[in-house]
Amino acid sequence: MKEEISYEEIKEIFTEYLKKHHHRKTPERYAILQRIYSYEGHFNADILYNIMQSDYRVSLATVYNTLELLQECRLIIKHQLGGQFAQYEKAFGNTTHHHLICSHCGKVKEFSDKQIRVAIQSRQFAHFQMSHYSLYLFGLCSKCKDELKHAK
Amino acid sequence: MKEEISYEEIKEIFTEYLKKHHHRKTPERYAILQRIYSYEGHFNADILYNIMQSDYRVSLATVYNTLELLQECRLIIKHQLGGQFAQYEKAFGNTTHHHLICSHCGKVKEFSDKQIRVAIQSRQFAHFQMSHYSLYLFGLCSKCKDELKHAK
DNA sequence: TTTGTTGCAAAACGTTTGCAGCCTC
DNA sequence: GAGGCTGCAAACGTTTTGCAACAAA
Repeated sequence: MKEEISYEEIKEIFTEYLKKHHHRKTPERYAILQRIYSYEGHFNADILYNIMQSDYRVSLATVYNTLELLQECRLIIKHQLGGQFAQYEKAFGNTTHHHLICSHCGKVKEFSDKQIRVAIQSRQFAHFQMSHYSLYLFGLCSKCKDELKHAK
Repeated sequence: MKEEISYEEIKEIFTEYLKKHHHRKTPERYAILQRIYSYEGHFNADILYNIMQSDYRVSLATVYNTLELLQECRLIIKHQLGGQFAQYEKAFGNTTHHHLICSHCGKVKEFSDKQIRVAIQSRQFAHFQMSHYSLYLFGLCSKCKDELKHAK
């Protein structure tokens, strides 16, 4: 169900953003974007840094710097789910989805719900211009629920 | 529209929780709960610690410890909105509400929406037992929108 | 040539932890 | 009396920052 978007298109969006904001188009920035583009699922700065290490030399500071830029141009979404590292995920070619977070083991799953999506997206505000949103549902996954039940 | 809940009732809930989990009912814990109860709006560990300093001596470590307990028994909700400090808010006597966050100035506002609330709360999952949820809408508040417009 | 960006390392910062003494239970 | 809890300070771990060298514009 996800639209196929090529790396070239993503790169174009990033280039436009950099140009508009008078930032430089450095090879490091594109290298990082490319690794994110080909990574599946949530990641954090450290995971990304380690992936890079194997075939492209960048500093952690540059990774953070680039994540910041990508977030500003809405190519990635940042989640702060309480773990130590901030989590990121691609924001292109993904269908809108929401997050189930187990309060016990911390595992994150995704789900989609048209009714919820429509309810949120159709909401208008007089003094607020929405750009995107995050919905987190907290609770117990079935595994932890069983564990806690047996522990009693 | 918010139901009036007295401190005595809150205290009772906390006491039950502590008893059930074999935690001790220390004066520090109740002192912290009481300050949270009488504080309006979002707060963080540091704000709370400073409020305490004026009339009750507790360490920051105890503040964090107690916030953790209060979160476990669902008397407060923790938000990690990307600022440096984690934010908390009371979870009792509050109508369910959602958050508008300005991506530019970081200001947080609350709003309620029945349609959204119902859509989320009526959702059932086969392998997940929901306990609570957080919805964050990101965008620009009217003030920042104007500022950015004029800056062009 | 100008100046934004990089890598490196050190610093910053909120939060957690270790420990001795205290106080619920 | 036993052991969970407190205060204190030091440690932790992620993120940010300062700075000199570099390279995009």
